[in-house]
Amino acid sequence: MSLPHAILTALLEKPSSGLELTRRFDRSIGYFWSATHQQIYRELGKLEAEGLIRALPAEQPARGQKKAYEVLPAGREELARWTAASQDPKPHRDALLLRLRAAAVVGTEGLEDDLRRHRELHARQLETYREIERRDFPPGMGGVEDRLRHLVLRAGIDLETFWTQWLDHALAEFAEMSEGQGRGREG
Amino acid sequence: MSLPHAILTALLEKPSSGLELTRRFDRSIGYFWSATHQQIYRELGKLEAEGLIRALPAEQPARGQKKAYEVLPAGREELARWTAASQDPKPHRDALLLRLRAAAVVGTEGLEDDLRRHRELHARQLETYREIERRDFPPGMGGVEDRLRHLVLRAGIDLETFWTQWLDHALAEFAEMSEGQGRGREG
DNA sequence: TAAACCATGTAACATGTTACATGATTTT
DNA sequence: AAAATCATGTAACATGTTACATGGTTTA
Repeated sequence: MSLPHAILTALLEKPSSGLELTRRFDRSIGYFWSATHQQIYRELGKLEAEGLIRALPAEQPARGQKKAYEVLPAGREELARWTAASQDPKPHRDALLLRLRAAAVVGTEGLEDDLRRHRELHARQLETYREIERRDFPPGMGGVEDRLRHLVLRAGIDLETFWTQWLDHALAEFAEMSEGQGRGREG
Repeated sequence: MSLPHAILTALLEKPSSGLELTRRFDRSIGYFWSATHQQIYRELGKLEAEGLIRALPAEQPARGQKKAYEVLPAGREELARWTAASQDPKPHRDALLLRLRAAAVVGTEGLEDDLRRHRELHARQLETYREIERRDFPPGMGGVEDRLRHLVLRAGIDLETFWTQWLDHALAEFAEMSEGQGRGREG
């Protein structure tokens, strides 16, 4: 039940059309709550029907047909309520860890290449986050809003750092395992 | 498309009934791929229909009606194929980070208590993982299978460590923010 | 004027969640 | 014999994914 609230947050930050929201979900919000354009349009329809947002009267009505939405007071209230409400953390799902566990049963054939690829993807994402940090959060601190957003970004940076390191560790283990293979396990 | 493969892995580790699988998903596998008993029964039905698993002929047929399943060769092959196939990492979803971002817009009212609660839950999960490590992975290393499983457990331990630390950091920031409130931002 | 892209959507399906149903066994 | 628990399920719904549809606008 978080997609509507992700959209409300994005719209409060800046009123947008469906496509603009989609773009922003590909960049910032989507880093921790992804959504496709189909989900976004469906949800915009629901939020409008519920009276939480409304379409802004188009300034150039007939042009690209772009429809921008803004949050109504009821929407802001709903978001504030949701933000403050206690929620249990959902168990994470990670297919890569599942594949390692499966590999313990069916063998590691073909897995190593994909671990290396994932390592590079995480390293690249880490670089992206660091650029955002350099650009949007220079050393001299901003206000409360900026500090909260920086906190979120730090989580992203630290998580990607963790994954690159863990994958390095996993790859080192793989190297050791294939090295020691066939020589018994008491080395 | 990972639940069937999670089930195949669990069944290869040990043939089980639906309820036994549910229990194991609550403990080990579910730490990185959760599932409810409804999902498990539905998926067991599909896997059986596809010929990847089969119900073991009951030893005490009329007793508790427990139905145990085992993996057929086709199922093992499918799991090996899936494990080796290259897959892109799915973007993570984290409602707590979303709430922090929302709080930057609608205010932090009520959030701090839940951060504290999450911190405790993560600390408790970390303790659980460490107990499993002490019990199942004593210093003297085992074979390749054990090292792979230990690698997965280490990811869990390090992730929970990260979250407890990050939440400590977040709570410290919260304390500072409310302290500095109203005194301007050039501290 | 054809191809590419912008912008908004529909439809069908897969997966995940919540609430309830059924009958057997064990405990009180 | 009533209540609790075990074990397997069904039904309805919410959410997420994939493929396609439509019409306008820009670029080649």
